[in-house]
Amino acid sequence: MQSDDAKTRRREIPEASLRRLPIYYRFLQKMAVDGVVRVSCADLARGLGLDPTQVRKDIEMTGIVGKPRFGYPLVHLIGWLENFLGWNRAKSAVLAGAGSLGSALLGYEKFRKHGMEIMAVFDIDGAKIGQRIHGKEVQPLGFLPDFVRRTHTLLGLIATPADAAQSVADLMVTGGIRAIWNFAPAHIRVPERIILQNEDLYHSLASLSFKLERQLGAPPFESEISYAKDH
Amino acid sequence: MQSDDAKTRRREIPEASLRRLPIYYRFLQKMAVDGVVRVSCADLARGLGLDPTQVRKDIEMTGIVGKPRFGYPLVHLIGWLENFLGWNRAKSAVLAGAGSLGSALLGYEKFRKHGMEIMAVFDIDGAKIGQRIHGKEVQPLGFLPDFVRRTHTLLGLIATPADAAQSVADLMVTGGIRAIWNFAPAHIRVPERIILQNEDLYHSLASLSFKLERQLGAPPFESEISYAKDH
DNA sequence: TGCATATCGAGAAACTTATATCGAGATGTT
DNA sequence: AACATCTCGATATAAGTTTCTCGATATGCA
Repeated sequence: MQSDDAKTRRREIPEASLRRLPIYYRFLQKMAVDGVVRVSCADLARGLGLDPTQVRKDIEMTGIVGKPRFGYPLVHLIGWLENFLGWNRAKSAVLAGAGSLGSALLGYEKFRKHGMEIMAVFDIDGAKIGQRIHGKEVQPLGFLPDFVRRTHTLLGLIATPADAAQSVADLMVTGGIRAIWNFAPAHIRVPERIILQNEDLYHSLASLSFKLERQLGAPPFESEISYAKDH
Repeated sequence: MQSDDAKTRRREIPEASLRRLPIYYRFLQKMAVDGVVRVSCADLARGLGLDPTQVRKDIEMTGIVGKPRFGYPLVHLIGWLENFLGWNRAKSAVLAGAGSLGSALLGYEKFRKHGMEIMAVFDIDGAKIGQRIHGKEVQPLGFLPDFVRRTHTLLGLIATPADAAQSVADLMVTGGIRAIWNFAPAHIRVPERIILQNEDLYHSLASLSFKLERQLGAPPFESEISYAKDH
């Protein structure tokens, strides 16, 4: 809002670009393992089958400056992206819901490498409370707000059944959480200031299902087999 | 004319609208349980905390026609959405990867109510093959293409580790799959004709992490990351 | 050294999606 | 029966995103 230079450009990056950065990030890491030391946007585009202009735009959005005819030093670009996304700074999180999805999330070791650490798990089911899942003891859901408050936890993950999601979100907000990552198939409402990210499978399923039916209904596709944006 | 209009409009619905339809759908079902018999776009918007204009636009996109001053008959609208999304027509699916995520997906009873039925599970791990998960016996991954071919399976779910995702996708394509729902944190490439839906947690995590850090305030460091360039 | 070329960076154009506005028609009320 | 009002549907405007184009510059090579 204040100015337009590189410092604040970070704040104006399109959501779509933001979501593509991990794709580049992973590809860069793979290249690093292969011993590559420099990379151009065109290299990325070729390797990933994406549009070169889009790749350049996305990278440019992060504020890093490359050199014409050279590209970017690979390791430096990786570090830049990590820093840009905040993946090199730990953020604590709590998880609500110790069912199969919650357990799977708890087991994701890699989250820690991406700046997120799940500090505690909560559930309302008496049978689950006290159990240990991936080394974390399941605590009563009622303890959540106080835990969040005491430890200044920033992020809350919701992996409960749909009908519990709103009340769990409310608990998190009560405790002073800053962002919610909602895996429950439910539309939840939170105060404006809370960052909310929905991971609703049924949103995707709707899109997928519709497209699939449309394709099936349409004339049974031209038999040319061409790879997307790959030429 | 009406139906022709509606049919063509079906093909032009924005992705964003498509992904919001399940939100309306669920809210409508809740209303139906409460005995409501008619609903207006404004009702939906109010109940969900969304913009009324957007709701109307989305509903309109599906081609249903409402009545001024009345809205839509609730049950009829629910049925219309189900039909529009194809949730009332069963589509068979296969799952690759019987780890924690794969198991969780297998356990989602509700998928069937949304038109998707997972018919078989495949894994490459000898220890898992033969085990039963949620009533399905895990089969060797190599059997996948033939299974897909024999049963004309439309949809493939990938819940493998990242490094296996591309080869599994290739297997599915070989078998003649029409759409892939990819849960592995990997960028996979498929022929143009294949519908691909990525459910990459790290895309979301990037967005969430960035927003969280931005909200927390001061960019940790700005200009000192300008790589000292040797000549 | 000087030229050809790959690559970045920025701005413009095209396209998509979201928001605002307005007219028409159905309903409920007086 | 007439009127006020609510709600849809369509059009217009704005905002956001992607794609295209072009100039500038560093590098590699002759």
